[in-house]
Amino acid sequence: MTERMAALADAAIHLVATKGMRGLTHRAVDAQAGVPTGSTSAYFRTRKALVEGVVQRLAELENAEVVEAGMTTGPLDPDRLAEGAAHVLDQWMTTGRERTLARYACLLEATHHPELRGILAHGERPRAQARAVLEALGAEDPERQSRELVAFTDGLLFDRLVGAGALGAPTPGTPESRAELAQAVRAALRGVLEPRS
Amino acid sequence: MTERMAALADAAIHLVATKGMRGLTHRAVDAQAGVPTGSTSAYFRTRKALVEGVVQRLAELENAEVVEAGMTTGPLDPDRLAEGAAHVLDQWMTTGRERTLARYACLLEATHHPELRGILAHGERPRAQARAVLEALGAEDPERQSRELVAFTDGLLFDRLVGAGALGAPTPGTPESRAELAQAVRAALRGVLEPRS
DNA sequence: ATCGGTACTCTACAGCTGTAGAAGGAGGGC
DNA sequence: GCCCTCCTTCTACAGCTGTAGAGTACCGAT
Repeated sequence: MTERMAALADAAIHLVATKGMRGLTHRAVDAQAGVPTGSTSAYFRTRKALVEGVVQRLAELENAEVVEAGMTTGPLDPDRLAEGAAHVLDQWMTTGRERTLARYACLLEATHHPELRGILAHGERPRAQARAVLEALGAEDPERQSRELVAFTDGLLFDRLVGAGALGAPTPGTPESRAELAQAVRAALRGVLEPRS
Repeated sequence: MTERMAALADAAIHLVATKGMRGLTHRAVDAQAGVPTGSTSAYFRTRKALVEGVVQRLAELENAEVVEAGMTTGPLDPDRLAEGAAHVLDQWMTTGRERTLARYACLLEATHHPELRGILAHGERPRAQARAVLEALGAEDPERQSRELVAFTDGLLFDRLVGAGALGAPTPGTPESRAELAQAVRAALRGVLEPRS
């Protein structure tokens, strides 16, 4: 993806996050990116191409992102892992809020546009990471347990993104928020780790 | 909400679920509902009104829904509760798939349209139900734990809706799917119930 | 300097969308 | 009978959207 296209795609992501899929139009992207009218239409000839551009750019950004989540150094401590995961989640709902919102919008879109699914590879990387951790911790069915864990934390993320401040949840970004998040992640981790009944 | 409006709103929900928010236009609703062009525009004069109609209808439908989740009869057994919850979730992703998808779309929409938030009251009822259950089970902080539990199960739901069949998950509606779902819900329940470290 | 190509910009246009108001028609009260 | 009201349908219209193609400026090769 050329630099120009990436810039346009970034503008598009911002639009999707702030105005929804409905706000994603060629001309709106032009305006957002501060380029002459018609540019987006030239680089992404159809709307489908534009949406795919957004999805692809999201994937690119996700791959560029460094996520260590505290699993690299020292012994495997569930509490430290939860702490690390909470940190990542917190980032995704503050600094990376727009990207995260755009991602959810695209996921919903992929529901009725199967061709997006391949590009997006929903949760592929977090899941792999979670699986590695669970394996290391001696989980009996890492495949399934990692899927559960990612689903849980994704739910946490979504809940706080769309219901932000709705019911006494601390505002994201604050240490209290992170602490509560870490506690929730610990709960999720404990839940999936425990021996099955 | 009059019967006519409800019919239009139902058609609108179907459109949102199958085509996304972008497919929600006055004329498309007319066509979907099989009424003369212009009807939707007469009942929901602006697009904002139309979206609010959808959200309101979703709330109406949710309130009309009977959810017992196995918490009414017999002693409180976490396993039976998980079973009941899994059953409800399974329904939401099969019979009620469109409503669930529309709900997620509206939640995302509410992110940049605060006035929708009040009508939608995201997860209010499930959370109240979860809180009651957790209280009965002697949880130490039902308020927070219920929020976690609902977030977890919502994550489960979302994951299976958007990634359906992606990674070896059984197709929704089958007994295997329900069983796996129940297992995941049990994990969530255990996670939030356990005494905090 | 000329040429060919590539990257970018401009413009046209058909179709769709949101919105408002006029037209029609059924039913109920006098 | 007539009229008034409400519900429903029809139509107009300005602005936006997707898409295509023509135009233009830059740049390296010859």
